[in-house]
Amino acid sequence: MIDQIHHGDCLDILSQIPNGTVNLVYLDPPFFTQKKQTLKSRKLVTYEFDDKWDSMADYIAYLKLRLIAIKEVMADNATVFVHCDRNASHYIRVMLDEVFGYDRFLSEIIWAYRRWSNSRKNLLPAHQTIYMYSKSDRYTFNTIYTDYSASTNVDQILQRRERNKHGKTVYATDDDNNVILNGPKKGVPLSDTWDIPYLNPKAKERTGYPTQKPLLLLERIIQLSSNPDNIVLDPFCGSGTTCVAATLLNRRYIGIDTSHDAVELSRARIGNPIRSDSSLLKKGRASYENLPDEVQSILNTLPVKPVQRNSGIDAIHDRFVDGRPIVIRVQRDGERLEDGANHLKQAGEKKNAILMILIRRHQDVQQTTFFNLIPPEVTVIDSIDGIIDDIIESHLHTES
Amino acid sequence: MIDQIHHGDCLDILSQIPNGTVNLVYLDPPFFTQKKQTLKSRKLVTYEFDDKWDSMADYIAYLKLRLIAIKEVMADNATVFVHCDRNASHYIRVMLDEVFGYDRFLSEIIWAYRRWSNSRKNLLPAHQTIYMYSKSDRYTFNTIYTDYSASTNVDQILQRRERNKHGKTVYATDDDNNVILNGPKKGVPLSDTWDIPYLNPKAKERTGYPTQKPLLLLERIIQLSSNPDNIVLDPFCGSGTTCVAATLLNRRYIGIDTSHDAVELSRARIGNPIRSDSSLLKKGRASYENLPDEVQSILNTLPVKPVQRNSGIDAIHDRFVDGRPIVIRVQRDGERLEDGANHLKQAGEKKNAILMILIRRHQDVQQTTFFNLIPPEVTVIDSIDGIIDDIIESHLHTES
DNA sequence: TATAGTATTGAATCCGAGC
DNA sequence: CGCTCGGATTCAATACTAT
Repeated sequence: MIDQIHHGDCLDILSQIPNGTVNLVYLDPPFFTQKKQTLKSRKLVTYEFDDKWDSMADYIAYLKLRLIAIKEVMADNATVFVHCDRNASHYIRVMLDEVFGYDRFLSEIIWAYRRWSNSRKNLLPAHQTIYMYSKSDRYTFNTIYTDYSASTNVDQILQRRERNKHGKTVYATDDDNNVILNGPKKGVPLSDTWDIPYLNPKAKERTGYPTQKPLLLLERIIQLSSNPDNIVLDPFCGSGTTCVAATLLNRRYIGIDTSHDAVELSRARIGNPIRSDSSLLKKGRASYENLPDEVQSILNTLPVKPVQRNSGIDAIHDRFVDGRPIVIRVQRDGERLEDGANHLKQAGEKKNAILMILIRRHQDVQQTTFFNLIPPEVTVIDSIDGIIDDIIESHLHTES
Repeated sequence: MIDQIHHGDCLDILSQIPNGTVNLVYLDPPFFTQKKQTLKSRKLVTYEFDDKWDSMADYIAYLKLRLIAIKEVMADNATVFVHCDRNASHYIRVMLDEVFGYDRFLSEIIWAYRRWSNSRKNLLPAHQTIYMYSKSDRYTFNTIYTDYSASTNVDQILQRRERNKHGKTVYATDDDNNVILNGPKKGVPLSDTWDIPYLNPKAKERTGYPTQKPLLLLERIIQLSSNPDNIVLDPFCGSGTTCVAATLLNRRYIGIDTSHDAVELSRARIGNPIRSDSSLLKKGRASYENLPDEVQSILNTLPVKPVQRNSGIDAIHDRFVDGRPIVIRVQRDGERLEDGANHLKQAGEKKNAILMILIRRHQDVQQTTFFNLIPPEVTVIDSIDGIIDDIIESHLHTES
């Protein structure tokens, strides 16, 4: 059974797993989109709550049957993570209360991400929910410490890595098989709100399977609630992310899926696990935020769109002239005015800007700026801070 | 009824509100902490599921009765926001489905915040949930736009895109292969996951209202789902944050609370026109909270100390001349320059200011300002925003 | 009025150019 | 050759349009 992907309904496969042997269960059940559609269309016709309940009840009954079976195979120290979205999360959790008990609820994990879309009639859905329940109060829990802000430095979240005798990269453990955490500072204990980027459409990690989850999400779950050589079960394994993560973290896995294609895909992935070389994950979100505080605070006073990924332009003004943009740059600490102006000019011309505005924050230390060094395309204006300083200075001079 | 805080059970007060007149409801019902604790201790001894259900059912029945009454007073375009935490959110949402209908669900808003706590054998709870339901599908919704992600590149904001013959999305070009610009964009629609700082725990202790919510949270909700002069109802208004936010945003309010102290506190907070009840606010950065956002953001760029409780002066500059202060005021929306200048002059003279600086944010609508109306003691300088607008205008004129 | 097809869009990647 | 910078691309969730 172990370290295999099984094809079939998990209800059948689960009965072949010895009771009390699984240490961690993660499940990402199907959402029954068609059913919900019919539910919706039926609702639009009848608008009767009981009708909806009937349909939702079917879905919940299907899940409940499988969760009861899952509970059987769970060890005494085991934890279960149920992944759902806003459509049915509340009914799922009521059912989980029934199966595991209200007091066995541990956490409502929010997986928050940013996503593309153009929703206009509603708030953009940008999170999914993972319910965490235990079988008993003797569950495994490894506290993970994070840096102050979420997803800034994933290396600190992850454990230390080393090479084993076969040359494979594995997570380091001490003699007692306890994980070794990375770094001397423990940091802040992980909260129940996880800012993990959505698997990007361009990511190599993508397999083409629709509901594929990021490896980091599963790695975090597995680290949190299992130890090396523990058995991790995913009864709806889909593209196999859970099993890949378990392998990478030296856990053993049992994967199950009803789709033959999913089983094939999972098997292939475990043989050749590809981890996306995501610079966002590697360097953290903060590394993309290039604008210094003093620049950002000036931009905050203006009707502009800040630009982080351009070294010459800090922002684009909300007003356009003849369809052409007005680009803005704020002088940096220690930056000579002419250097800032040339940066801005180069970048602004590429974007076909109609106006390029440089906000001067300070006088050059050596007073080397001559205005003939400033390109004529660039308009220089003073920051309020600078103007006030000038007023104070001129006041001092008139007084003396 | 309107613009008042009422004392009593909302079930009674609601019956006095005419049906279909309320445009927005926010409620932050009590969590029955004692009940839950007895529930929990009882559970620890008996661990009986039915016991818990009975108790939870009482709580839900209490809420359901009130939500049915709330639905009655809601206008056709109204929206309701129900604030809850992980303890009962699922049961509350099931009940909301029953009262408003599964299809009237709009969003599950996650309010995420960071806070300190000692790590137990658990993830640190750091979010609360707000369910958003409408009465009909003709609900009011004003999209709020936010900044683009730091990882977004400029070209996407600037360039027009289209689909080529293969259905791929590509950047549009004209016949000469030059890129076509897109014109101004609005930004990213607000998502359902809100990262808003929690109130200072010390402030909680002082007020004795542990559930006090940040103003920003309520302001966002009110902006999102109501228009000026609409009626905002909070049936469990506590310290009155909802009513304060409604007042600040020119909405009308109805507040209800069973606690006499809460009603008194709410009335006091609303009676104070600006957010200056220092006993309710943390010190330091929060002192900016008395000031409108547009004033606050400008002061943030300057080396100044913000001033509270002074209608003429917004801040005092860090530099002093001959031991005398330099006082600063930022022109308000819709405020005539001469009015602002006179305010500043009066207040500044009392403080023996050596310089009084008024930052002009906009031209007077009727161009009635003559500079001889500005007191000579006051120095007027333009905000960067205004200077840029002038540059754009003069550019337009030289072109034509 | 229900359904199918089309347009729009932002996040974060991949990848090429330049140093 | 390895790095950084920035331009191009993918794709799912929406709204919108046509049938």
